[in-house]
Amino acid sequence: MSGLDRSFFERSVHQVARDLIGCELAVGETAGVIVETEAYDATDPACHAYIGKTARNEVLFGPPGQAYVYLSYGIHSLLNAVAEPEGSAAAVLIRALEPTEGIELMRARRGRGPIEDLCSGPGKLTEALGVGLPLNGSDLLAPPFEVCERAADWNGREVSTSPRIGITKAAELPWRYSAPGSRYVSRPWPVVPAERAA
DNA sequence: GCCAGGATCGTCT
DNA sequence: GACGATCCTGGCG
Repeated sequence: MSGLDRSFFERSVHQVARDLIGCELAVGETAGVIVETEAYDATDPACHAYIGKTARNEVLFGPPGQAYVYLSYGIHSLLNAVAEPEGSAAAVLIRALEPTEGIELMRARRGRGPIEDLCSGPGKLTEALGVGLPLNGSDLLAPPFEVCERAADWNGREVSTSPRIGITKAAELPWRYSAPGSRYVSRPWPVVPAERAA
């Protein structure tokens, strides 16, 4: 498994959101495989950049591959990966991970509970990984972060799309991406009409 | 198992 | 002064 490079994040935010599924995200001693993401771009009323550049969202307008971290509901830090070329404000919200390393440390930070719940939500995984506001604007391609490319056994697996979660604006846009069958997503994806039984 | 309500604070109007 | 890209708990069945 090797690390992603800057060009990975320089593409369309939707492509990046889809391709991040199956990649491993490490922060310090902890790591997990990304199983759920959401895409936000500047044409999207739900995106923080929609209203224009402000002190809070300026990282979104910067170069790709950086972490955009902000506080939600005054309690939770949410982690995004900035995508698209500098000047184009877009980001991928990391919504859920399948824990792979540092699980004991995650438990210590998050308390007891089944492993499926350690990182099954955007606020949960930042707590488990130790990501907070001080990391806003830092580089995802440099310590303490590391993002590795999708493992070989993920290639060929489908990525499902569904409506986004927890927002009131443009919630109908199907810009949530998740790994079908994963027990680690924040919520089950909507049942789709039986297309093909694999 | 499901649902309603509360916690808590930076950012913008 | 209002509002979240959320999570947890408690009450009820």
